[in-house]
Amino acid sequence: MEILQPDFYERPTLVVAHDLIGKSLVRRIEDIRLSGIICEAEAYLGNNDSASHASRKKTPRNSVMFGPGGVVYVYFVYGMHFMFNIVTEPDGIAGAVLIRAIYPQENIQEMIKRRKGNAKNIADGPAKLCQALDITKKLNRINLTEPTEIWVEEGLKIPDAFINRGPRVGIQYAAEKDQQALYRFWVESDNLQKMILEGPA
DNA sequence: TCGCAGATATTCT
DNA sequence: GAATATCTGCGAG
Repeated sequence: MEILQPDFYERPTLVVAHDLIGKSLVRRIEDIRLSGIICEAEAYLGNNDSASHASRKKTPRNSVMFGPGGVVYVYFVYGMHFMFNIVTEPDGIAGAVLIRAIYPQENIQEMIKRRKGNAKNIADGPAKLCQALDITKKLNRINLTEPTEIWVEEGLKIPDAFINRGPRVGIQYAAEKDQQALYRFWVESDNLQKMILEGPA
């Protein structure tokens, strides 16, 4: 499998968010491979995006969003949850894609173990995904383009018709002011399963 | 199905 | 020193 390189990430955030759908997120722990298909992602821009950490100003926490693409940005919220983001755009331009959900593929048992034995909905939320793959702040700022601890591989080819796009408002989370911001991409699990059965296109 | 508690890093005053 | 945050789990209805 081919690991996605910096030229994939150093493009407009919305394009990267769209293209990440169907890719395979791989986490290596010891010598075990945990992987899953990315089925939901959300773009966070630097400007005009009130929901983005980078919309206000550069701080020690969000500075990684201003760096080169293909880097991991992990942060901690609500006193108990980690969020996994991938930095996009070339060095100097802020942008990141929040990975919200994956569809587990390899070593699912290991993920369930890390989710305290909860075998249902293993990684269908941003914080659950981090738990299942043991993503913590120690992965913050590491390079996603080399096969060290975590990376992204070419996965399934998802037809555009199966990729949904919508506003972040009213779908699942808190009210959003930028109503035209269609920054959220996802694929229905039914369609995803169909793609998995058919194999790479 | 819905509403709220939970517990801390980071930022703001 | 105080408020807020890219959410999840659980308990009530």
